[in-house]
Amino acid sequence: MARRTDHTREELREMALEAARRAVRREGPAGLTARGLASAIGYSPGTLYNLFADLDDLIVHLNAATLETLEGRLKTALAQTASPEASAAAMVSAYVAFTLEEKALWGLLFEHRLPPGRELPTWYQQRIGALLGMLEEALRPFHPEEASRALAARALWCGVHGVCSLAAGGKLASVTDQGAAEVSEVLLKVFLAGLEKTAEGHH
Amino acid sequence: MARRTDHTREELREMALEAARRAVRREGPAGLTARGLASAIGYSPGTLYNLFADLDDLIVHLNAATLETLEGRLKTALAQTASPEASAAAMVSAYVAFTLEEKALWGLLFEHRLPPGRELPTWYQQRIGALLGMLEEALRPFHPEEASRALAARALWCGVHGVCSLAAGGKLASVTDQGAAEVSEVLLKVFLAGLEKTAEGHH
DNA sequence: ACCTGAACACCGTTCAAGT
DNA sequence: ACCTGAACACCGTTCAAGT
Repeated sequence: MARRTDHTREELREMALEAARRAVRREGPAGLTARGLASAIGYSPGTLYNLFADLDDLIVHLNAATLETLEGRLKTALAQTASPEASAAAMVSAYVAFTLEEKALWGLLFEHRLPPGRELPTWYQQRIGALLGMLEEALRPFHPEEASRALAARALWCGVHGVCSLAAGGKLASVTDQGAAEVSEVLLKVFLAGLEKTAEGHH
Repeated sequence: MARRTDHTREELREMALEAARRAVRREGPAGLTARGLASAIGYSPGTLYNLFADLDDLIVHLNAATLETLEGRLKTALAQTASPEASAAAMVSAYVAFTLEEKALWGLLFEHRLPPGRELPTWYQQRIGALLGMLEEALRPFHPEEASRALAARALWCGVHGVCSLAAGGKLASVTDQGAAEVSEVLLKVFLAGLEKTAEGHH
């Protein structure tokens, strides 16, 4: 039975994304199925393919929303930080906290692999670039030299990503008995100390 | 037609694992299917379940072999290193090289999530522990203090893991135009500098 | 003892047919 | 214009029946 008046196309897309979010939170990525989503929003499987190209397309849009939430958390964390020196620590700790809170959604965001030959949309990469820009800025007090700061920020972000990746996958416990917050704090502290030492060398 | 004389049970298991390796290398984790594997070794799907409990069990055994290869590479890299100071760099670079060479198998090893409630075998964790022990030893020149060296080694390994995870998933390019070798080198160098600075502080 | 292959309960995706 | 639901081509896994 056609119900085209019940919901606008945009409402339907939101409903599908919310159902997907719930499924991933509850059962992990494997719980996200076209048939399950369709039944969760009260439509037939075919309707999903009217809203999204396919499941991968739906996942990309779900990931966009997750990325937006993550951006918001990081901005809030930065805004509540008084000293510039504490900015990097605040960002890292907000990032790790978000990962632990939303293990499955975070995993979908950063570990979902598109089928070969399919590219991530450009806005996706731009948003990640914006996040990295924030971290780069936060590293300014520790690494004044413009030229190499970008690479340093990116290396640090990759490192924190590794801690989060292991934590989200439940594998951090095979590495250490410390939690993600502690490990990332050590990584950050030692890295920042290293940046300062390098900076001294340039004086 | 039963062919119980053609191959021993152990041979069959090896054949299945080799077919799985080939499938993962060529098509990624999604290419690893019970039906495909069975046909690749010339047996029916049911036979696979005589050799392994299920696909997850097969994957765990495939990962064990991958881990063994990785261990070998790291030991070789260490053996060819003259100075203790260069050991950590040699290990990191061998680790990254292996990841880039075997992106898909590496991804299966470190990013395959077992269904909830299922644990990794203990020998799995012991082997990872051994690798971490090697890295910990390599950090000795940079971080003489026994107590916190273990955590430092683990934090560094998580960091390098992050670079590898992004590189293996094809996502490092959205972060930086540098390759995994360059990023991990920066991460290592800054981290080691940070360790030395911390050590000086303790004198 | 080992192996088969049909069977069961699922998938993602498409598309003619309906409203 | 939108939605359905059957259909197609796949899955993982089990298990009675064969050798």
